[in-house]
Amino acid sequence: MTVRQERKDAAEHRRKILQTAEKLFDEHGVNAVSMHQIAKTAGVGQGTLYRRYAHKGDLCLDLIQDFSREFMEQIERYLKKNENLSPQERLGAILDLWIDMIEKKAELIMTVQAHQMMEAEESRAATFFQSPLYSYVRQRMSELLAEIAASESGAQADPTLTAHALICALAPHGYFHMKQEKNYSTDQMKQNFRRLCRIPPQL
Amino acid sequence: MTVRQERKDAAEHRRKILQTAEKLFDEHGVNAVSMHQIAKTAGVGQGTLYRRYAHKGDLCLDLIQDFSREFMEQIERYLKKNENLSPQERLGAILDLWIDMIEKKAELIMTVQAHQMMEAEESRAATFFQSPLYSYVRQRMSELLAEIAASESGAQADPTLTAHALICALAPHGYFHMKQEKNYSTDQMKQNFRRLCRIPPQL
DNA sequence: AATGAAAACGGACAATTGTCCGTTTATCTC
DNA sequence: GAGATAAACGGACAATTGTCCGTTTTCATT
Repeated sequence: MTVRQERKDAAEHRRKILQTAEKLFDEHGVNAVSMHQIAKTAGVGQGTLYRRYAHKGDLCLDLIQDFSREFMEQIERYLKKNENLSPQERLGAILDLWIDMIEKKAELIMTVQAHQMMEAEESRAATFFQSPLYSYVRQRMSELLAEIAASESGAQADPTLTAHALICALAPHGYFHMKQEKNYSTDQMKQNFRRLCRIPPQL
Repeated sequence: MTVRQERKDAAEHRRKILQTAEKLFDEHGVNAVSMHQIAKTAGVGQGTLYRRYAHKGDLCLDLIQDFSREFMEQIERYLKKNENLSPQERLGAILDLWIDMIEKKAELIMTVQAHQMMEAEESRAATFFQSPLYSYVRQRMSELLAEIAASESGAQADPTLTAHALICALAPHGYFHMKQEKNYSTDQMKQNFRRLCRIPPQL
């Protein structure tokens, strides 16, 4: 027996929901927009919206997907093009790109993370730590960290854990807290995180 | 004109609320308990509860206070007692204590942080980054990091930012994610974070 | 084209969060 | 200790979140 195909209207609804959400978030800010409002504006029922997205965080995660794919390609291109640079230099470049990304998508990412924490264990909803974006960047960072470690002596920290820690430290909430408290520019934040990883100052 | 004193019953209510919340959280888990339920069980009105605590995160933050004070004293004692140890060693000890604390109070802290992210800018509610617990530990960590940096050469990262990054990386959600994914024991996590800070293995 | 069943729909409903305002009560003044 | 007053109360109410289920729609089968 063949598997029943996805209904044509489903894809259409999905597109409509994402498009509507993006527009409303843009106009009023993510926090000020309710799920009800999104459903109504998109012209779908409450149930339809919630069946697809367990909550706003879920929706936000999906909204980052496109951008996220682009971002990963950007990194991929950079790494391919600069294979000859030192791993330190390449890691620094990834950090810079990641920081730019965080600044651009802060609101969406914070919403994703906030909901992620609420649910704790339960839930079928996707989480940031399971997103391709997180997996990919952690993977790339840890490869570079491993490469750096190989050229040094002494007991090394688990590169995966180190990469994870970096990503956590760069989560929007903590990132902006420090940026504001110290009144750092974006560039100063980048320099600071480079130093944190013992990367020599940018050329 | 003298400032009007706080009403006696207010303190009583506050105590009752905290006590009730703690009990309910213990019995059913933080997420499963509603603010309404807390108010009702404590025998106070919804308004009374919300006037004191803007949301559950706020309440949770207050619930950590006692524990938090104790924790800070513990660190204070340790540092006083071990002034002669290397800064690396002392930093490692603080990390260990912090990790124990995170494991013990994970649910409350995650609730605090989740709400903190939801509100973003607005809000009068206290946040984790303004809590004495955070300030104190960041301060102590950054002092030790500065001491370590002084004995080394090369461009150093801002110790405050480094301490902040460590605390962020040790936030419950990220901490447990890594712990579970890698199937690390608490002790292995401690060792890993020591290595992350280039602290020689524990004696 | 008619039929049947799985998939999707949507809006009513339940639960939870958060606010508001008329009422109560402790404290101050005399 | 009587009255004034500002703080505190509490429960009704509004808004938001999240669920449920009877109905509709699409697709495969015939």
